Amino acid sequence: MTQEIERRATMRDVAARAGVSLKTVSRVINDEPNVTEQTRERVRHAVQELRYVPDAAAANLARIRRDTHSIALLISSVDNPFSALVFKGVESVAKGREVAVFAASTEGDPAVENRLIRAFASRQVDGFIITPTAQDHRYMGNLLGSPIPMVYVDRSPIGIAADVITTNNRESAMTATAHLIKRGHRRIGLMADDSAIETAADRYQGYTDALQVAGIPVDPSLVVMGVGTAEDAVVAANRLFDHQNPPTAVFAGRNTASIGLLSVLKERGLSHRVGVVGMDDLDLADLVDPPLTVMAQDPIAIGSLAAEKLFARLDGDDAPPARHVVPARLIERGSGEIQFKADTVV
Amino acid sequence: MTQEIERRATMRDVAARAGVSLKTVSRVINDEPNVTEQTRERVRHAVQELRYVPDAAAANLARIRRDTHSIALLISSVDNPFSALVFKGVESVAKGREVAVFAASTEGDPAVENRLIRAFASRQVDGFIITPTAQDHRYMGNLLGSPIPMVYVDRSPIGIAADVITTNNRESAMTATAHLIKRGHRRIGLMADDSAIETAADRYQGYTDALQVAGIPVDPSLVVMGVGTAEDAVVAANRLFDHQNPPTAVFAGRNTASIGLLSVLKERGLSHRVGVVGMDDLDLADLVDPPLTVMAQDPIAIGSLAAEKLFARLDGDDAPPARHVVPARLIERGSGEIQFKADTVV
DNA sequence: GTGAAAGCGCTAACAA
DNA sequence: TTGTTAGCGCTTTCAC
Repeated sequence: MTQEIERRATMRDVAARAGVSLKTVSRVINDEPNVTEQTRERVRHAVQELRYVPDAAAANLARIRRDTHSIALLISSVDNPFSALVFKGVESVAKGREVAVFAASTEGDPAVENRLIRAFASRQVDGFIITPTAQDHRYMGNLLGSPIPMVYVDRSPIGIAADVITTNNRESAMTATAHLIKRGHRRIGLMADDSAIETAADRYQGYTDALQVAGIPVDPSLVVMGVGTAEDAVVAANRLFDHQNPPTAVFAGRNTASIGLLSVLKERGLSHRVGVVGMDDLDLADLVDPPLTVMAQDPIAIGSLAAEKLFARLDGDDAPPARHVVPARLIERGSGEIQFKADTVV
Repeated sequence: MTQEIERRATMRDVAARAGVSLKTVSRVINDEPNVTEQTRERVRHAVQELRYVPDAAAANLARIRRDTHSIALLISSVDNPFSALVFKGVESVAKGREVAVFAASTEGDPAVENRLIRAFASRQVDGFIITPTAQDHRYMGNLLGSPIPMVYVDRSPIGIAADVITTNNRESAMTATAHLIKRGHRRIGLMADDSAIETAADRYQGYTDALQVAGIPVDPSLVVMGVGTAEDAVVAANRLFDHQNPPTAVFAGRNTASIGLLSVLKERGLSHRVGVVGMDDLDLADLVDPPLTVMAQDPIAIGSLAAEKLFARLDGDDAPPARHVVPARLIERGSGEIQFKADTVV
């Protein structure tokens, strides 16, 4: 008496059930020609009965041209709206090609990034879209012996040439800062991420560019770098406004920076007196008081461009690595149009 | 003259390079005993040189106990903050077990849900965490011949018994509505998702429960269902306030509903006159004017509980399917505490 | 402590 | 039109 062990049906089971050979089932599953409609139907029936689901891994192992129809997406954190929209952009392009997107968060930690890349490589993804952490990426070049296509997003990898999709960070920061200068502000604060992160460094550059053009010296005491979370931003903003000669306007160089900054301004009753431009749009930006002026990146476009570039590479595109810039645009809503008044000093 | 074709190194290559057998390499890779430290070192060296990365799929195919250390997460949309935080909760638990989480969006479409489930099953994920779309899920019971562990999140599947992690939707809606009633409101609007979706139906129930307790008849003209996106919510809110006898307060039964509602109220200058409680917290909720009172779910807890339950199942837990409720809590910020005044009528 | 042989579920090349 | 054989990269069993 054979104990029937409960297990998923295999192609062999289907073949037995349908009374045909393994290969015939394979042909039906893969929509290959040279099977009569009649046997095809018999096979399909057996598939139904046994609830057979093909094993993609085994199929891929046997296939000569290996591609798993899956790509990996490494973002900094799933709960960052910017990353979420990049994901959405990638997903929309991938769906059209029936490619699965496997996303995971690095939390900005190079060690996590490393672990994830190996894990995904081991699962034979066809390519990577990566928001790189602040580390040297030279090791990526021949991480796997044979090169695997990678497109970088948001930031450039350090030390290697690769396709990159980013925003015009420096120009955006310059535009934002100049926008505040135009309203008469001369003491303009900056809150941005760690300067080891390219985007933050670029935004710092753009900020100083704008000041320089206007002939305003950079006051280091008005600049707070290393602002990652909204909590960091609260600390940073409090520091700026505890200053004996505080800023009359601030450029918040991250979505989280905007959030922290706005809450501090509100707490201090400064919301309508301090000019604010934030980097990155936010869901409720036009509903806060005053509505938040932002330099809005286009994360969906960034994600979909990255996916398109990656698929092009997978299709054989061997042009030299290129940098694609998706410009941000200024959305004036109010907070950035607050005029400087001499009595703004707190 | 053999043309060296560029390909990823295999375990065989490593074995040859190290001058040992296949099996010895396997032992080293998998940290199995019975290898001298010396040969172990030789193997590790070869791994380095060849940049060998094991093929997880092949390993898994050969292994007797099949588990891929990966789970699938189906959410409605990656760019919904609620879903993003569920993802975060799942990821945090999975990371501790070194399990990869593969997330994808169903966009609320049953056909997409089907396709994704088959795709992931074909990739041999160990289990599923699913935000079910509004369809009959009986087919899931034996979708794969052998059952694969599934935990449902946010909503119950239709027609099958399974583990579910949800919020106390009905009670939450009741609490929210009662909160508004306490402020004197008797004409209270409701905006919620399609009533085919369990959460929306439950919230509708809770809303009517609260009215009934207060002896207020339900006015169908104050209820708009089918509000999915923020755009839907704008239309819905306009409809409510074009009403000849409009509501003096509204319960927005979704994060997107809150967003659309707030923008309409602002546009109409009603922000400080109409009481609002929203379901789901939002990043800037305390910075809008007035700050938004919400029934805040705990999506991170929902996600991590779902992951824990799934892993328990994978570890052999065979208790009957259970429903776990993560209560939402009321956060009073202002918009929900606006008192009814007789002259509120628009 | 180490290795040879078989086989996981499937596709590829070729034979019938 | 259909089937047979070999083998993908790995683990398992069992022999040495």
